[in-house]
Amino acid sequence: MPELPEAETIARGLHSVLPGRVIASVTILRDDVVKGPPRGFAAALPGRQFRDVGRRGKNVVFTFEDGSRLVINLGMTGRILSGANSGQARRATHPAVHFHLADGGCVTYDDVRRFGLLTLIPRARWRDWSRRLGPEPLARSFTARVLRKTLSRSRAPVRSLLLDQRKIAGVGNIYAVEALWFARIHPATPANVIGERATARLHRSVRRVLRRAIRAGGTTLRNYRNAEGDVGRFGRALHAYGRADEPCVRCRTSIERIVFGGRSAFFCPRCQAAPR
DNA sequence: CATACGTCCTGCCAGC
DNA sequence: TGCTGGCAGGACGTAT
Repeated sequence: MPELPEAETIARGLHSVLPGRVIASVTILRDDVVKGPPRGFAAALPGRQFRDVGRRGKNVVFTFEDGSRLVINLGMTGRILSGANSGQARRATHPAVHFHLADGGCVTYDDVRRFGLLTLIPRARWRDWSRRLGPEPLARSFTARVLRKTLSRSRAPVRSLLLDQRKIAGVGNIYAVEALWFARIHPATPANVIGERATARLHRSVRRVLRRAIRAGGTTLRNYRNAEGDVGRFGRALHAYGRADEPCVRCRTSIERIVFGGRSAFFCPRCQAAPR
């Protein structure tokens, strides 16, 4: 997805227009993005009033007046396009679900690859759902000590660990790679050999990268758009991700690309020494 | 329990 | 010009 900064940007945009408004009807154009029987999904929503739009990890979370929730995981190419005030979301290229509002607006879930998933969570099941995810990296309670404890329990490559949503919620490949570049840690380093000082650097780097990306409205590589249909501006600020064969801005050494865990990692072979 | 890998799906781009 | 292979922000299920 769209990682934490992109979900945050989308949620903020929708939070400014949706609370107080009511769903009139739901049209499902693509059954496979909905969790459970599509008919039940579409039938459950009409009449519910939005109370809040927020985020948990990479998920955009809509909370209704009765405490039930609609959770949207955007997969690789999901977008939530707001036509809440214009009546229709114009930029949808692959609409999958329309949420028609009682006052005439419409919010569209759009997804080229359809890896995204829309799930309804009853009020009573929210705690359990949320508990499956790790801590929020931007929360005050996510300290360097918390990160150190997580790292110490795993021999997996640190990049893989950062991507594990049960360990830390919201970090994806772009920001994991960027944070490791800032912290000068090789992506394949076994998590439990990272020392206290390096852990402190990584902790600071993860939070800094996520905050800066939120400030820039996220990163658009291809598909990502915020709720208003705009691209994110953080792409220009990437130092390692997607920059194979370009000079590291710290030391001019060529950035390298390696693949493990089925995904690309980018790093500076000089600044980020290989583990041994 | 932890870790590794294949799979879902479509579109784009480089190279031949 | 057209085809093929590789690659893409994620996460789930299964095997080991």
